[in-house]
Amino acid sequence: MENAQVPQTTIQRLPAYLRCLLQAQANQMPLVNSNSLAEMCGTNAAQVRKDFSYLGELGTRGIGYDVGELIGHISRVLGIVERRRAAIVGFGKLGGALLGYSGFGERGFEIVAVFDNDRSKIGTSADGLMVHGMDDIERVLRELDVEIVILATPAAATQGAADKVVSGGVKAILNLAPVLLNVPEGVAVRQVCLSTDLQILSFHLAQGGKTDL
Amino acid sequence: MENAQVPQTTIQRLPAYLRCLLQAQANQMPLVNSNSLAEMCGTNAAQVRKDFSYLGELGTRGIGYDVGELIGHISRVLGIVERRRAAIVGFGKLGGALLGYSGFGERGFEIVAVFDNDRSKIGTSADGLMVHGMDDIERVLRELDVEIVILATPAAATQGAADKVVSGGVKAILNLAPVLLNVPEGVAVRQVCLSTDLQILSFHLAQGGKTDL
DNA sequence: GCTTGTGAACGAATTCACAGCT
DNA sequence: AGCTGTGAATTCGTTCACAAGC
Repeated sequence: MENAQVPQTTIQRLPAYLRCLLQAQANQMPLVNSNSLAEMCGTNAAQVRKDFSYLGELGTRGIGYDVGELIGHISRVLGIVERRRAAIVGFGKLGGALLGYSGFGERGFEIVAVFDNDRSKIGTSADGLMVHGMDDIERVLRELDVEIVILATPAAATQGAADKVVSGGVKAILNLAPVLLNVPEGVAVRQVCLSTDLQILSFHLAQGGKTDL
Repeated sequence: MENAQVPQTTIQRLPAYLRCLLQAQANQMPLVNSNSLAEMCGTNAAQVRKDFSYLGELGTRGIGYDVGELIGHISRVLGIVERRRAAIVGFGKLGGALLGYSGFGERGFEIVAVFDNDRSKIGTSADGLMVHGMDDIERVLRELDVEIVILATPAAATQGAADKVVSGGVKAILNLAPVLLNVPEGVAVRQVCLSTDLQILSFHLAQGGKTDL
């Protein structure tokens, strides 16, 4: 049960399990079994059981899984029992849209700062947060104890922003710009690129739907 | 070279290759080899060669790959030689931000319509497009020959919107709402959920960076 | 010489099938 | 009886290492 050996793919499914379990809880279901959970998440029962087995023995044979317990356990594994502090860098349309999005708050994250280098935006406030400039970003990130940064900057500015964010002590970056980031060992980056996803969808159209996604 | 057997993982890397190749082209590089391309994309040379081998014999031994040819070939495989017609459903902050994003146009997609069911938005125009209501969405999707839809709707409205989109003949959906979509066989869905990515990053923080992402 | 293309070896993830517990 | 947990089998993907060709 050394969780250094939880497979990557399992980790990537944990958020979906969590979402389904919260939904089950909202529906007053005290228990789920691997079958029903699999159906809710779009997987299969064997996958569910195998995934959970990497985290420990979480269920009861003959019965199933206790929804509340399982939520607690997964939240602990994901490290979101206490809210994680996040910041948005790049307060353009996209950054602004993300700041207004309530989903982060419901899923374990609190946006505690926003940064941009546009003089006309710095100092203005949005959703209760003041927009900071990029000059003192390292200091502000440290002062506010920011753990995760969402980069919503223009492509050309992104690597530079990432460098500052890293030197501000941040160890996890969600990059929304279509650029490969160069970061030191020990900093985790996840890349989200909608154009990439559209291109993958286009491939499936080109195949006439003959392949699964 | 039956491309029904191009591995999923290879397909998912093609957009990144394409991006790097376009960059190489912009830098006046007529040729690349598997090493340099791997470096640009953050993979390794063996992976690059294997991936391309699924698409045919695209390179020249002793020389490398012709950048222009390779761009053409990958674009063809991805089905983006001619622009694909896309629409955005849900014209909230996120939908609005996406409409204003120029990256889609540069990567093979044209946003040809926007939909929302908010009375106060319908009929207004944004970025040269009029916002349509949801009532006649099937008809409009067909008239404009929309191939791909981006769902940027509130969670609760998403499945309903997806159903209409599907009955409008659309076979590819990019879903930005945190809900598992139920769609008929033959419709491709890709799910993007930033909260999910943040949770995965949180896991890595919880592990103290001991795991790769 | 250099670089691709690819079978073969390896490793990772999914699925199977059943033993073990309630 | 019902459902989990897990080794074993299978499938899928990556990496290796070298032969083929420029």
